Amino acid sequence: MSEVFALIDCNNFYVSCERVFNPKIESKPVVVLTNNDGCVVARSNEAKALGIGMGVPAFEVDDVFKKHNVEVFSSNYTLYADMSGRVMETLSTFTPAMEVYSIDEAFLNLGGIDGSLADYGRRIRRTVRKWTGLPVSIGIARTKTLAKIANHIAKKSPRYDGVLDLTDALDVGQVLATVPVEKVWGIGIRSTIKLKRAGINTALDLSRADVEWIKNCFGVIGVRTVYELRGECCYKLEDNPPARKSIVVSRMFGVPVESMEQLKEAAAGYAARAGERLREQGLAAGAQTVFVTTSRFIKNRYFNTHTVEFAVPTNDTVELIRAARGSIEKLYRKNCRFKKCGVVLLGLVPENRVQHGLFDDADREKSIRLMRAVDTINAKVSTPLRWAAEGLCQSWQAKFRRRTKQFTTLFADLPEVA
DNA sequence: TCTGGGGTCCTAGGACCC
DNA sequence: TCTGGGGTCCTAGGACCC
Repeated sequence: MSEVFALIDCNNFYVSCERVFNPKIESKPVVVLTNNDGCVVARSNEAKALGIGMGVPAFEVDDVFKKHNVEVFSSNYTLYADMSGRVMETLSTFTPAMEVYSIDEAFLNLGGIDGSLADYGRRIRRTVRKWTGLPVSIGIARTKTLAKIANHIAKKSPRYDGVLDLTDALDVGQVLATVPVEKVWGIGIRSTIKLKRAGINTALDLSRADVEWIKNCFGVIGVRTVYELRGECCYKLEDNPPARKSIVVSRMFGVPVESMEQLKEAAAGYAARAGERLREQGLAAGAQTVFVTTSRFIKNRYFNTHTVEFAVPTNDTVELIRAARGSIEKLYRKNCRFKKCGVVLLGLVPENRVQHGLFDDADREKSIRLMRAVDTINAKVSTPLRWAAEGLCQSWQAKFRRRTKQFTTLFADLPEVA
């Protein structure tokens, strides 16, 4: 029996989260901005209709915001992550086999479902709406790539009412002919240019392309995409997500940073966040890379990285911060206006399988107790403990001028009904 | 003047080994 | 003047995803 995938995708996810707690903006144009209020990262349908593009810098569309009274929000990741958890929990009641693909998307295996798959999809859609307040679209097909396409069409064409099942479509080719090749999952900007140059303009064209030629130009990933469009499954459901291979914490600065001490504070803060994530996931890092950069948009950009390998894989924040500060000393340059830095943890291994070093003189037991104490306290308080190396004033912090409250994760921010 | 953050996989090429 | 061949491992960079 062949597979059946459903792709459930929240519509305009960040915008929809804001609307759940602010019904007044229901039919207005709404956008959510990235960190530092830099770029547009989510748009309501009304905002899309105004021609506001995905990823455009906010300052470029400022007059559109003003002219059309667009509701503009800073990112509120705490809220979005919590709402995402609610959606995923709801979806998990509909199938035992589910893959959380991103903050707002999940693949479900609907292999064993009797009766109409479209009806089942509509039930999922109604339930998510009722339990979380969020609208979703659902695409159903025999491969993930086709489910993505079905989802895309379900979202765009009102006549499907948010659910499209391609498994019983009489002519999938007819559907694929309506889909521009750049909308296919796995086809990005570079591939689109090459494909169009070769006369391949639609998903249907791509599904009929010569596999040898595809292999030469786009490698095995391209070949898999072609087979998936033909209905041959190349990507299984990953319901047991493989262990993480890296952890990155990086941020743009709210204002350019020029002093070494401030750069060290920022790097220390990111190392501390990265350490928290390591311990959350029960991992330890074999190496830490720090990178710094000036603006991408100036000539003579300075970008550089420095890596420290740990003798013994660690998830001790003290050790990560010490290494990060050392890296900044190597990377710092006078008269540079740094716009961003970041910490990357690599060589991740489960913390309970760390190979200890023969000449390791660190008191591992003590550091584990300290980290556990800090994590336990921070799980309970609304103002977490911070490391002195992170600095007190942090004037370089990114700006979130229009952020909403933590409606679902802080008692103090609970919405009030008048 | 303002331009995000966090991931994955694949490939080519170099280092190194026998 | 002649100067192998094949394998593995690692890394950097490209491309893509949300």
